Amino acid sequence: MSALPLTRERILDTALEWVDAEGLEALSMRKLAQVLGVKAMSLYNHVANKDEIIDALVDRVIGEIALPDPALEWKAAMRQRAISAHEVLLRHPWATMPIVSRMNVGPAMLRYVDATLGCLLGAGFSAEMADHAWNAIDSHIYGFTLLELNFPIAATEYVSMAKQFIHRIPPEQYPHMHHLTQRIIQGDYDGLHHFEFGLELILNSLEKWRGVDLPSVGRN
Amino acid sequence: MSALPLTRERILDTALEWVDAEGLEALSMRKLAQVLGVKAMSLYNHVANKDEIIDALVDRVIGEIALPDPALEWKAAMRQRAISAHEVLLRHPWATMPIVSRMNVGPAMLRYVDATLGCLLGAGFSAEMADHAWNAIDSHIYGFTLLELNFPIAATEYVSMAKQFIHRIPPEQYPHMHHLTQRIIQGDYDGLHHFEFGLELILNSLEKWRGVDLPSVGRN
DNA sequence: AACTTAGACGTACAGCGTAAGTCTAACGTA
DNA sequence: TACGTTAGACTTACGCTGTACGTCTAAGTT
Repeated sequence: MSALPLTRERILDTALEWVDAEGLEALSMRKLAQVLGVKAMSLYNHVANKDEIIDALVDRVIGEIALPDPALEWKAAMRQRAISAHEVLLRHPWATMPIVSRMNVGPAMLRYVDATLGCLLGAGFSAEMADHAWNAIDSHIYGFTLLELNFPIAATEYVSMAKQFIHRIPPEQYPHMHHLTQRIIQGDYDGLHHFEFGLELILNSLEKWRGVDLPSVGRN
Repeated sequence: MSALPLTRERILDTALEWVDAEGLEALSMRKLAQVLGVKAMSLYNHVANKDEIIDALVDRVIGEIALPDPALEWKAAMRQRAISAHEVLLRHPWATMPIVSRMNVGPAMLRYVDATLGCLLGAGFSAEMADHAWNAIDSHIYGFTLLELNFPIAATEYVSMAKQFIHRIPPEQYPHMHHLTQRIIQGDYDGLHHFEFGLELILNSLEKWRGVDLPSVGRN
């Protein structure tokens, strides 16, 4: 297929293209080797194993996320960072699952977390509060994105999909879901969720925790 | 192994025990059959395929979540529901991933979503706002739980784990992460996140959306 | 007594990650 | 130029996966 020398870089480039196009579960050492014009075991001269490939791909994706801009007010900076993360995760739909289900300690990930903590500390949050705030925002980023990606419906097909599913939702058994589905069919509601809605709920509530440090922060 | 007749019920019971103990990736048709004292292909007389087993297991887990109590004020009801969901997901650590990465339309799931929407509608949220509120809360439930489960450290081992990892976090490169890790090592901070912290951020901010209906809810 | 059927079983296939060993071509040094 | 080393692609093999397909047995029905 190609006379180029096989390198770790070339393997990762090709793997990223492949998973962006075909999904993570479609990535196998044999197929990846085939795309590179090589046999499976040759890959092991350049990478330790498949897990190392996935770890490296995840860190590349994390590296695409815009770090919070220190010039911005904290809320604007966190909003921008969260929106960037959401966009990146939609661009690489396979990536969110390995991010939340594996230990990721690549350089891009460490840089990303450190910059986020730094932004919150600079805004007057205590170290513990910054940690909690960061965790709350990231829970939203990953949770929202996973629910969004799982919804296997493009916006334009939503109405026809609702028509197809409504007979599985008898109104006497599931009155509220039935009603919501009806509104979608009738065009009164597009049924789309908005990442920034939940994000603003969190950012607005965080405001009052600046400069505060509670002993028992979970049970306020 | 057993003279009991093989039934769908018995297969699902055994599968649930198995994945609770060994994890979802350890579930294979051959192993499951072996535990049941039977050969793999016999399972196919009672279930269509492995995916159907997983779908059924997920719906059982969803069925364990307490529905919002109509007698409670909306915020208390949603808090109780979310906490129950979080507890159930920790009890079945394998379950969150298939919940967020597959289409789940089992009866328990439909009942669960309908009851949640009903609670929010009864509290004065519009249909669209109820949908958005439910989505924001569930994003937190699944996102937080996945991050929590991914953190491969029991609370008691946190300090020793921090000591082990701190040399990978040079202070000149990652000053804030280094500082946070130091605080954990010195016992000034336990490093544990709290589900209810983010939950209260969301619930408190939702309050002001009761009875309101915005045309463009994502960009306020 | 003959027929039907439920359900367990055996075999087989195409795929997976990767351990282990082999072969070839390029390179450094004498 | 000749020899020794080595990087790196190769082949083979093992145990695992889900499941399509066909068979065989025992119980139930007519």
